[in-house]
Amino acid sequence: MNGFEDGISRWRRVADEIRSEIVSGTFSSQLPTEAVLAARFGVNRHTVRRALAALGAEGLLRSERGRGTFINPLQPRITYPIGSRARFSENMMRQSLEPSGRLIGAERTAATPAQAIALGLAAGAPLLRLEHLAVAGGMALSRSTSYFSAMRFPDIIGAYAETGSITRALAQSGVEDYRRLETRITAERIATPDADLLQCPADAIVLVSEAIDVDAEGRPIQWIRTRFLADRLELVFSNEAGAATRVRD
Amino acid sequence: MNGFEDGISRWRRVADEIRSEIVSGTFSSQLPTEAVLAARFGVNRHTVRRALAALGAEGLLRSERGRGTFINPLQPRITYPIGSRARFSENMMRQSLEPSGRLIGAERTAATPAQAIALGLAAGAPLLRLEHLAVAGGMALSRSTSYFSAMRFPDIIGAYAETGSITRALAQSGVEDYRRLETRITAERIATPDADLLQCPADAIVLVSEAIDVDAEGRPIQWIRTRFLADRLELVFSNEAGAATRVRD
DNA sequence: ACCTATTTGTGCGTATGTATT
DNA sequence: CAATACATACGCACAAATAGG
Repeated sequence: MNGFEDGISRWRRVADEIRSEIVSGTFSSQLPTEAVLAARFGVNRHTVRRALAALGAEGLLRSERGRGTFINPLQPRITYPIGSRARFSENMMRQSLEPSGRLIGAERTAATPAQAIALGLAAGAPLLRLEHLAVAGGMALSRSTSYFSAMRFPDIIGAYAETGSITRALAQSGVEDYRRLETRITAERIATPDADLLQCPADAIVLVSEAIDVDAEGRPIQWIRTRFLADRLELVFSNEAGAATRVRD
Repeated sequence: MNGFEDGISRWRRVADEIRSEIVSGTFSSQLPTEAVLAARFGVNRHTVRRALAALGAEGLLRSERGRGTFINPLQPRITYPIGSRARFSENMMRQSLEPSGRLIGAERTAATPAQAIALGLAAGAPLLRLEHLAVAGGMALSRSTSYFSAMRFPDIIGAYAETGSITRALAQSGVEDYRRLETRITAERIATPDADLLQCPADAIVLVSEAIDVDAEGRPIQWIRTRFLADRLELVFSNEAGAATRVRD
């Protein structure tokens, strides 16, 4: 019996709650007994067992008969700096992760009024839309959709497909340097097609970043919307070089 | 019957999908008919109706017998700047929203090793933990947990309860100015107690911001973990004053 | 005024999944 | 493991409102 009527089963909510407590470090290395957890969440022990089974399948923990349930060592989130000069490849290599970008698709479109304003173009101007996937350390991290002026960057699709990097593709188009003007961040549930590409659960959560890059003269180059898998990385905005303190209870 | 084994009901997934298409502007002002949606998602019309009912309860749309289902005008997300000098009250007032902070609870604790490093204190140093709620324009926006040194800020709890503002509470403790050193952003499903306080659905998504504030001399003042309701605001990091372009198709 | 096609709203029966005892 | 109660999902049918001819 669910009772709450929000379409999420009880064992799934218990599993989500336990996972959140695990990643926030509430438990040591061993979980409380199933009976204790059942009492704490106000559910039957069967329901707790179902939740623990789901978390076990995720690789988060393992149960040992007669001993208890133990938390597996969890890999920390990748740190992804957002700032005026953030570069995907550099960021990943600094964390010893092999970066690569893969072109999913591309299309020629016309600028909507909002896109035209963002990119400093006339409404209806020809754009190139790139759908791409970012992978680091063998793990898919994000799905991006970016728009370029088709007039200024006619060869950007091929250049990206070849190099697997926006920075290098822009360099081939004569843009030696660029910086991020603005980043807007929100979060939502992942879209189904993205879940397939990112090889993640259908109910995963993504950090959505909408940003505008400009060249050295301040002219807009690309408008990009990236969906980062929230459980694989965290975005870091730092106001001082070298500041990288980490709190974990 | 669900078929999948992720503990999330079919109508809930359909509702999430439709909501995501609504906010991304896929539909005009009217949704496709229930029969069309049912075919598109491969579910029964009853299941679509259940999803639409949930979205209707959220205020996202309304159905009219014999005419169809129409999208309600959706209120835009509040803009929340993150930068070295961001202030909650100032940000909200700039958007004509009446800001206020409410103290939920407070407790005296001892610094964990990680907290001690972040706040520049000795491990086990006495801390004050404040649990607070931020409201703007009559709507709950975020839940925060912040830690202060109990030695340096013995009266911070009362000062916050009285003023409803961290900035003013710090001013009463002799901190005239402070800035944000670092902000780490990720996202997750809301925790159950927070959902009650923020008056939002149990399956809402929160942007989690972990940040450190320092005084004019660079000494750490507070470590704060804020959970923002992702569907009510977006975090904006801007590298140029006055840059506030917005793209929406 | 009438008919018809479309679309939402409602009812019932059945099968399966969920949660408790 | 079994029995029970409830929620979920489906399929079919029909009622009620709307819009157009």
